[in-house]
Amino acid sequence: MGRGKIEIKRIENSTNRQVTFSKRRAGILKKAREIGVLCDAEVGVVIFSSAGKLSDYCTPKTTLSRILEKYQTNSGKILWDEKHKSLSAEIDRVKKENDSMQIELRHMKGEDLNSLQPKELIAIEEALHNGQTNLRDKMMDHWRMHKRNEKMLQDEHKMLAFRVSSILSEGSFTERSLKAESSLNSSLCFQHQQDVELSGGIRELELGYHHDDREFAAQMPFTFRVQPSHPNLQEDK
Amino acid sequence: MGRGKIEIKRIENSTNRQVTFSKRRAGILKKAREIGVLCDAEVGVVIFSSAGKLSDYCTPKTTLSRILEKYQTNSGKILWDEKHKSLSAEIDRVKKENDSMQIELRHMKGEDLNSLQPKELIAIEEALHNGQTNLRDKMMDHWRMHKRNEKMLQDEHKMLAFRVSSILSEGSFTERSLKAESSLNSSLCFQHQQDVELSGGIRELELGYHHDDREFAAQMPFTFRVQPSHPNLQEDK
DNA sequence: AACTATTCATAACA
DNA sequence: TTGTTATGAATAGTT
Repeated sequence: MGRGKIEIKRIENSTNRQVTFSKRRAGILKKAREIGVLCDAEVGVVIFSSAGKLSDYCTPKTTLSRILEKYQTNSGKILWDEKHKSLSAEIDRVKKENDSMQIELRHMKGEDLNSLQPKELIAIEEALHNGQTNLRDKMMDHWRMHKRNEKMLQDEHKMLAFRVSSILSEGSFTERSLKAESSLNSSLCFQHQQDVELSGGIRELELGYHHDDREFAAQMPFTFRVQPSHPNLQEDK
Repeated sequence: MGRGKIEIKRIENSTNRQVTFSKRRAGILKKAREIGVLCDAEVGVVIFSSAGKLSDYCTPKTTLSRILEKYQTNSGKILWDEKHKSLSAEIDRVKKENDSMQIELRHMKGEDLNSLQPKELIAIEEALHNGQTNLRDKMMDHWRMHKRNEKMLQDEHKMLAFRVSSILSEGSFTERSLKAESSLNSSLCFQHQQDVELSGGIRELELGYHHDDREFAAQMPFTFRVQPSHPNLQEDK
């Protein structure tokens, strides 16, 4: 494409080489730009002249860094130094760990079980079972603490009721405080309730506990609901 | 430079774009090769098609790594630190994902529950419960298949026993085949067993099943062991 | 840098 | 896809 055909070999005349370099470099960069636009491609070009002068081009929508990163993941060829290698290795390691955890988690949720052998299913079942056992213990702690709180509040109520009635029985009361007395007696004197353990869930709603505990009681979990007639859970007690 | 002039803008026809890409890519790579030889230059080219396919070229006397290193020192633009940053960010991201999965997994196993609120405990309990439900379904599938296999084998035995005794009763038998008959009768004629379903787990050990099934039967999982008296499991049937 | 005479790359077509 | 070809582009040698 010129006044004559040329052989593709090093141009010995230095001036000539320099001129040809400039012209052809412009040609390549233009072509790179064009293929990027026409074909929606990502292109990165780096050229050093024999004199060491740098020229480069990169598709506008990206950066050389990103192209090279993509290059690395796509080709498997490694362009970077040791530090990068170790970082990449770290990523691989963590991702692998991630994957296996994801799988385990899925299995614990009863997903993706099709490929598993009976032996593996049994192992998962045991894990779930252990999880439930531990969870139940923890819930029991909560429940006991809740019960204790309830008991304490109840005792406090009793004590208050006692002190109020003591004060009232000293004689100096008005009609208004008389009403208060009867009201207190009906709501606070429940020493006779021997089914406290069983009806706790209902009564504490009436008492108006602090937020967390009331929520807990309202959403009575499976564990306690099935507890009494659950043979498998009882046997590890 | 073809049958007609074209505007430099994205080629909308995808087939056309692909063809043009291939041709122009070849052109650029050729030009890159040529300028390298003619002008003694160092060239690196990386091209990704819109489909993500990678092409690259690098002057033979060097490597992309070296070109890029030279690029950095020469241009002042930094490719690697940016790379470091993105790698580090990736590691952080994956590790964070990892941590949360780890926590979830621990919770599913009933560990590290101390900091949780009742509401959260209940959520975990439900997850465990769902996991068990799904797992149980899957185990049921296995179990049913196992049962079916057993049934088939049993039927086959019956049929064989019948055919053998038919042959024997035709009269022409030696002392050796007589022995065979009695042996077959004692081990194969169990039509009277009405508790097949219940004693299956034991009997198939005697029959010497193929490996997987026997293993499954020997390690009878919790699920089936507790099934009959497990109120919570029965209620979603 | 410009300017051609050529060769080359490639858009459209098969 | 692959090949062919008419045409516009790139560029070697020249000014």
